[in-house]
Amino acid sequence: MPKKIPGIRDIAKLAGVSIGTVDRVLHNRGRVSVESKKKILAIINEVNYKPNLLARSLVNRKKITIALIIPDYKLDEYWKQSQKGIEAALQAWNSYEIELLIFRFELEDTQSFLKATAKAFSAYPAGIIFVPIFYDRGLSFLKKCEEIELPVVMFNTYLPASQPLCFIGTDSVQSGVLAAELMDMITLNGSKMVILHFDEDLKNSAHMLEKEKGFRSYFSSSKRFPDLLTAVLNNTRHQYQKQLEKLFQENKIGGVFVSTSKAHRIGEFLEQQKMGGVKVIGYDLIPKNVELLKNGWIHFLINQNPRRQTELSINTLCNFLVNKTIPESQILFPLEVVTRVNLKSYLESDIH
Amino acid sequence: MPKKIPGIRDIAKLAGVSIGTVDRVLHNRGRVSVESKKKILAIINEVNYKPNLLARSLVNRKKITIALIIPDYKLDEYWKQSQKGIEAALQAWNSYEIELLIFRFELEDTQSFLKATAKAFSAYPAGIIFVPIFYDRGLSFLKKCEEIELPVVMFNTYLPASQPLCFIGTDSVQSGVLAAELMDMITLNGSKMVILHFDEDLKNSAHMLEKEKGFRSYFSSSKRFPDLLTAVLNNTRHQYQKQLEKLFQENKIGGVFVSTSKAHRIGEFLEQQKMGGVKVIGYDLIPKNVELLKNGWIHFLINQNPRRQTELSINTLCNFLVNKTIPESQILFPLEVVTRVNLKSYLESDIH
DNA sequence: GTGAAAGCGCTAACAA
DNA sequence: TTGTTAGCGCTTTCAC
Repeated sequence: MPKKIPGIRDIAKLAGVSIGTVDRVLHNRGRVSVESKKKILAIINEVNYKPNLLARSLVNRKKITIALIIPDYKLDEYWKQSQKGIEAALQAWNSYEIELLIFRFELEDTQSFLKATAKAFSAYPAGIIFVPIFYDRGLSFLKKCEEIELPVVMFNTYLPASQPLCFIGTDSVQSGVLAAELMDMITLNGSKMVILHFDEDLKNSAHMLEKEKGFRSYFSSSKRFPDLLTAVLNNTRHQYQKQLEKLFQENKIGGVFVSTSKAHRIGEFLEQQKMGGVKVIGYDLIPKNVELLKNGWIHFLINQNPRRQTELSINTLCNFLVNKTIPESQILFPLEVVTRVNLKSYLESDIH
Repeated sequence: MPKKIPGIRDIAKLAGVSIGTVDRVLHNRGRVSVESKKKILAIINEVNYKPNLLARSLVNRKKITIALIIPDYKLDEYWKQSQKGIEAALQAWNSYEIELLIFRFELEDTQSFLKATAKAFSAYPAGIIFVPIFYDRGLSFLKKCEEIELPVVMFNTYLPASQPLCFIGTDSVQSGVLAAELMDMITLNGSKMVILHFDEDLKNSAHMLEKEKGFRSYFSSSKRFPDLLTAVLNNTRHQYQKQLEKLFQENKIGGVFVSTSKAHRIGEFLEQQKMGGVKVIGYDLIPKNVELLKNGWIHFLINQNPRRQTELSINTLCNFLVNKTIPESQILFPLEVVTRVNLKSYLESDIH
């Protein structure tokens, strides 16, 4: 059955009106008699008309400017990965006139975040994508966007009690549960475990506390009740090294869960001290972690996939602005478990 | 700098020729003087001209028919999942006139495969996507396609020594290595392990032997040398149950690796026999496996993601036919590790 | 060897 | 309230 796909002029003909009228009801910009409208809608429904998005985009060729507000990647391997996601997304939309403005801020500098948002604002973008590292500032920025009805895609970090167009990221609590489950599987009964945060990050976001919460909650509902310590490490190498030495001297620790992408600091420490037998679970495929995973000083990495998160954030906003596709309010990524063996398949894959 | 994206008429103007001539060199369909061609190419290069794919697709509105040859999903949960991938891909291409013909064959019936390929052929598709479950038949079918220069995307099962447009799937050997690594992590030293194949599947494909190979290779290069048994189970419930009873009576087995999506058969058996403590690793998120993973009778599932494989296969072929995008010759999926805890994130995610 | 012109499906401005 | 028309960037036909 080579049934021709109905176009706007087909329904115009069927309804006995002109394409202009059909177009008016499609975009309900009024000035159509009630009966015409009814008839046209009926026919649209009947023949299951779907507008041709190609043609639509071709004629709507106004430039769309969007702003992306993310941490500076220069010194941060995690955010460096998002760069590839940006490129992939731009590639996908390169037949559309999308102008992507990127505003970067320093991960530990609230002022620079404020500056970035201000700059983004003054560029009058049609939509904004941002990473709300700083709780308060993020929330008030979101509010400001809402006021002028600017669509916002938020990613990576969840901001409770906010209502952006869409949140894209992982479930931090659940990722902590996962870490605990894995730890449970690979450590011996009776091992002490420690949850490690790094100071610099801790003050910035609720992320890490949620991960800890998840980690603890796993064991509170399991048959096993290991000793669970929490330690907050200082950011400077000299200091956290000392802290670690003390920690490991005073406790017989079988497993370490690092709440950020800095598991490599622990892996390095263990390697230096030649302390085999301690299981390490952390986050993200940044080069140093990858190296230690390969060498067996880190055992599992949970991949938060900043590349795909960034890519999907841009795609989602573009789809909304260009095709009026309304996204799910939350898009959660699967919690990816990376080991020494499947590491390569993750590093080489462009799919995930 | 609001630099206008150059279009075909811009380069025509710059080169002092008409757009017709520019188009002729773009698609080098000759009848252009050497100097015109040189000049135009130079300008294209200089201004970095990229054709607008929207406009191109809009004018090239001929219907494209593609054939998809896959196992029947009615009785097979694994293949049932591919259905969603088909829908997602069709959705993505719904502004293009893509006609997707689906030919299904029975998983254990070579004849039905032959019938499906014959039917697909006689529909004169512009491209073919197929799953080469049957080694010989698959290979000769591929050859036939090559002869008439029909582009072929092959997925799920790898066919050595073949050269399709693209293969999409996972690395079976490596997935076996991964299973072994996980097994190594969660079983005690001294445990015997068994690699289980199911008869019905074994004769069809090289898959399972590759998985076994990978599994064994892990231990042959590790510090641990556990007893590794291999067993081929019969397909009927009554028979494999007996085989399992015997197997577990005669051996103290600590871990079971099932080379297909039928780990649930082992999980059920263990549950019935109340044999806790045996670790089970298998493939795929089919409902029965999911249930047993939740209940702790299966410990890891490696997700081969038939939904995404199907979706990506269709997208890849369409992109080739519509936009002439030449894909990588192999697109390998990451090896996804699914546990009780991250299961939900996989089941609910539309991303992977 | 080249250019002019029609038209892909749709939007929007304008005329009636 | 409705119809007509130009044109988005490109391909293709046809006449020169």
